[in-house]
Amino acid sequence: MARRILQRSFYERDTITVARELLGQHLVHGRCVGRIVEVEAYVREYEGQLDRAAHASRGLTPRTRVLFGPGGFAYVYLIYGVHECLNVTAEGRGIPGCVLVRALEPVSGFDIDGEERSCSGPGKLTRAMGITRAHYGADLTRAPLTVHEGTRTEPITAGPRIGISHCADWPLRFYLADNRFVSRSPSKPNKRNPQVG
DNA sequence: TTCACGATTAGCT
DNA sequence: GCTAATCGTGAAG
Repeated sequence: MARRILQRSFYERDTITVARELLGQHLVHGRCVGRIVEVEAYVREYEGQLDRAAHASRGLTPRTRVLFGPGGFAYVYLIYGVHECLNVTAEGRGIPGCVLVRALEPVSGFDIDGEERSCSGPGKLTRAMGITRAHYGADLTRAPLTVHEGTRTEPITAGPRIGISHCADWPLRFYLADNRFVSRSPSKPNKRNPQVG
């Protein structure tokens, strides 16, 4: 386990590029290692439209401060008063792109007590890896929370982001389609994610 | 200060 | 398919 840590230059690129290229890389915290198999991109704008689903779309606030800084830092927030979600900042200072890590394929360090899909969901993987809001603003090029070079041979599938009401049809969710650790099967149409076309 | 609501999950019908 | 749980955030008063 001497894989190279992804450096600042990896993160300080277009958010969608960073999102796609995070697939297959290894998220490391302490002894826990998980292979990233599902992410979502949250951008400033997409095809000329503001991304109103992104927390940063309301501007710089105490919570979103880290999004406006350099790429390669952790943005962790509490959702529904219950779960913590991990994002990786992208782009450079002043451009608030980030990538939500939605699912991991466990590699090592997890107590697999019959719960092999314990990292299949954004709230589940933070709990399994011990990532909390205490990691808000953590530099991902330094221990204890880092992303290491991994491998990917599978093709990338794009689809609508999950659980949002704005910009619900934008294809900014990226995942490895046949990987059983992805949080959900390809989305079927529903109230929040209506069929388009 | 108050208040509506959310990038989810587990558990139930 | 539906909903409770649970609380920080940000906008409004």
